[in-house]
Amino acid sequence: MSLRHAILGVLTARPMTGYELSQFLASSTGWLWSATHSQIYPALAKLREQGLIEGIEGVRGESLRKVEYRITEAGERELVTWLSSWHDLPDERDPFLLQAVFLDQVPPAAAIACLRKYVEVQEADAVRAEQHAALLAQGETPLIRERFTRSPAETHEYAMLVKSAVFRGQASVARARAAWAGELADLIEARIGAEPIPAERG
Amino acid sequence: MSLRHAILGVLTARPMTGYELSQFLASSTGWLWSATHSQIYPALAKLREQGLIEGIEGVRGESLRKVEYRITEAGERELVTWLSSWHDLPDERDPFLLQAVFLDQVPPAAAIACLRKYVEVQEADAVRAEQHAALLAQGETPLIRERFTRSPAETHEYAMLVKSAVFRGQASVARARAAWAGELADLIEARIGAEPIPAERG
DNA sequence: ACCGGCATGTAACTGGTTACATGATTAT
DNA sequence: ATAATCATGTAACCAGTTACATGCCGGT
Repeated sequence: MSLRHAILGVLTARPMTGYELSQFLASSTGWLWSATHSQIYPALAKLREQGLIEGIEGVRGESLRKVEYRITEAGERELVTWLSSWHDLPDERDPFLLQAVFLDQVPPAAAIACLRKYVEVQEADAVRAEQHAALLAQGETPLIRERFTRSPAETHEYAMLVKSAVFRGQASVARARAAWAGELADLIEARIGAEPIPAERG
Repeated sequence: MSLRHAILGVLTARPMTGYELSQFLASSTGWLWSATHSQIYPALAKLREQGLIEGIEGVRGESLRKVEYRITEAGERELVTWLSSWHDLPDERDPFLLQAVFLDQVPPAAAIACLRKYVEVQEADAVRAEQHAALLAQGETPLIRERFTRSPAETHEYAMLVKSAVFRGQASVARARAAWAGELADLIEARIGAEPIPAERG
């Protein structure tokens, strides 16, 4: 279960409420693991039961409460163990690849439109990841700054190096995706010019 | 729900029993969408209810039955509609990227071991995908051969072109993954040579 | 007699999505 | 007043995994 380790990892930067975690893991942030609050609150409860995090009760205004969660020493041990060991990758399921492998069965114009859209999306994702990588390489994302206020200075450069490399990697994967889809779109386009293709499979 | 469209797509090649489909979609085949028989049988029942496939009852031996499923015209229309339109991509969740972004918090030797293993796995996957692409480019996988016995000859070259491009794409994505992870491992290795890194975060 | 492959299903569980539900605080 | 944001939860549902369950057929 990766969500629990994602939470533990984020909480090593600073303590957060469930709400803050859900903001951070909301699929906007250029983050690596998205989750909604409806997943996060039960996950926090479980991590707390297991003693991997502890909750500091606080108040908002007069009566309403909030809880700030902090990773415990047991939690840090669990995280380091998980991070240090190899975990077999789940089977990849990319719905676009599935769609693409049957694109010979639809009108070429529709196939090209899908492929071009995919290129656009992947290129936008690459840009986003590269920008995030650049910020991390400067130590200038909000979270890494907070992390640095709590960690020794001699670890900072290494952290920036590793974290920015991951987002550069994400970007180059997105560029690889854009590249093959673009090439296939070009190929199909070239064929439309050359000769008509039967629109439906036989 | 992509599984249903994966099934429809495979059934355009030839009619199959649930068992044959589950063999084909078992995570071995170098295929794009893996599924187990426990998912496939209920999915087939639903597709049948909706009239997108029809079941031809057959017999095995004396008493035991088997059902061969064939895509219907309604099923083909549904498939072409799905294939022709853009579908927003689900948020990607790559557990290795999540692990990698916190690798600065573990001993460098463990980080390098994980990264090298990842490189190995991704490179093996790239080889598998490239081999499959090569077979498809020759029209020599078992399924595409059967497909060609049922489809007009003038569609064959185009089908090989599209389908092999998809697996080449899968391969180049795997290579991109191997590349960034390998570079990061090299970087960390270089740093170990240069200066000691604190093993634990502060 | 026994084993591997063919063939079909169900059940329990986990992880993730969407919708439902509530209410305080803060800024306009 | 009222809307946006902070804050916390539950419930229903969908997709996927693992385990349970059955039984025939063909080969050794």
